[in-house]
Amino acid sequence: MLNSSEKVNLSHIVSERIKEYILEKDMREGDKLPSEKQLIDALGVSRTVVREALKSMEMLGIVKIKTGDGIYVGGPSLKPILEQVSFRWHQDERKMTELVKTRRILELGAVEMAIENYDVACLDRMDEWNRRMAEKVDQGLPPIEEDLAFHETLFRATGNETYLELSGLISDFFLKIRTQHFDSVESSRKSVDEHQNVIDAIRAKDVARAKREMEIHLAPLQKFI
Amino acid sequence: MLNSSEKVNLSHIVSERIKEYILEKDMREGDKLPSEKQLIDALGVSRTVVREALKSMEMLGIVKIKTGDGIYVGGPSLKPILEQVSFRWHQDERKMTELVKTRRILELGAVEMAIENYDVACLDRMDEWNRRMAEKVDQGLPPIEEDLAFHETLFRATGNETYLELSGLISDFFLKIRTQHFDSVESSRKSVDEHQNVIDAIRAKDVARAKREMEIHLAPLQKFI
DNA sequence: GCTTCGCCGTTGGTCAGACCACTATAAACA
DNA sequence: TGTTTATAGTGGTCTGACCAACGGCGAAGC
Repeated sequence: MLNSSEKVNLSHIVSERIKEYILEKDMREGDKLPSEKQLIDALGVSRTVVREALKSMEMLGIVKIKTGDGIYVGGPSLKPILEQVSFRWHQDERKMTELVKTRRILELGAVEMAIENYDVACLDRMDEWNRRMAEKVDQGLPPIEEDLAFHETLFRATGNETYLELSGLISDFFLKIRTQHFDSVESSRKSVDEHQNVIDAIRAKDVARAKREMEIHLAPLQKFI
Repeated sequence: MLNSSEKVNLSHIVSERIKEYILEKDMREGDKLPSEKQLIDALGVSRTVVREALKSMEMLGIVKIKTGDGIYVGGPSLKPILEQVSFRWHQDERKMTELVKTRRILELGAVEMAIENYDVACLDRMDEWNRRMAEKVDQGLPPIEEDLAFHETLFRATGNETYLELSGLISDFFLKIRTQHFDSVESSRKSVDEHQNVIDAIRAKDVARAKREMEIHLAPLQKFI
């Protein structure tokens, strides 16, 4: 890896070394890494290099730096990374269309996985969020958080954290957009019913029907774009 | 953004500023950013901070630093990031399972989108990659790059860049695993046939059949875990 | 006139040392 | 025993210096 014929920075080499270290020691989330000083001595490089390597790794979520305390191994979460990258997505109109289509695939996949996993607690929570959503609608308020929470809980019901993170990123993106145009009361009420249909179908473990209901629910979004 | 009541690093603030700058100026890949010196003067922080921010962004692929030249806006590719993060995924048995299941959803979604989009050029390229894959297999070599290229081209055939990136994030990871255990010649040959079946089904615009063929193709992976 | 070569300014890469801010820990205290 | 305080260690930021790579420009050569 650190062979010649490679004109890379020291920072890159150092971050590779630290990653190797994590693997060799089989460290997990929360484990404490050597301090900056120790890394400097062990690797024989300047503090600048070690710090730049660590800062990069921190932004990737690989490590977590705590001031005055030390450096810890971070979780395997995708979120910090995707957040860093998605900041440019709204540049493109086209990107929006793509996001809608991508979301469709993810939501349909989610109902399938949710049925396979069948987490009763999550299904109950989906009921709860839908109930609260109905309340908000009755009060004439836009049920944005509730709607989002419903879908997030669905992704959580898959029991697949990777999938949850991946989907969460896409869904979060829609929240920002929806804050501007609140849907009408009628369409919100319709959404509540559609949510209920999805839940019912999942409870019945009917994959085809659940997908159909979700498809119906998402159809207006497709047209909107 | 840089209000008080937020105990974040200067580096974070600076990298946010630079991202804002990219958005405000509507900069695209390859555009040149201000030099370190200019950023230092404009933001009123030390070189250390600016450099740490830039280094982090470089590792995320947001910018590309060229020694002796300057700083450029990077592409929207998720690849560089994936490499930085996925190095620990295989530690987790569960993460592996999640990845396999997630990939299944994404691949099935891809064939559906590919049929909807129907990009002949991409389909031809899938044929081409599959042909090269067959050649490699005949030579007794592991057709890793070709296999990966085939699937990537499938994702590209969706005409959906977002989906391509999202999927690339997941499926690239499987390459590294496969580099270790090369599949047997028989299983590779089987893969080639399965790929062909997928292509045929897409060309026939038969969504159900294409999904079925893809499901068959991915089945061994599910069991492997 | 055109090309080639080499100088030099700019830019990023690395280093060393200093000082500040924060945290955990342990010693001193009530 | 429980609280407060002192302290040592850690990361955060700054400065100034030197090195290495690149680009541009002018001089030399064709």
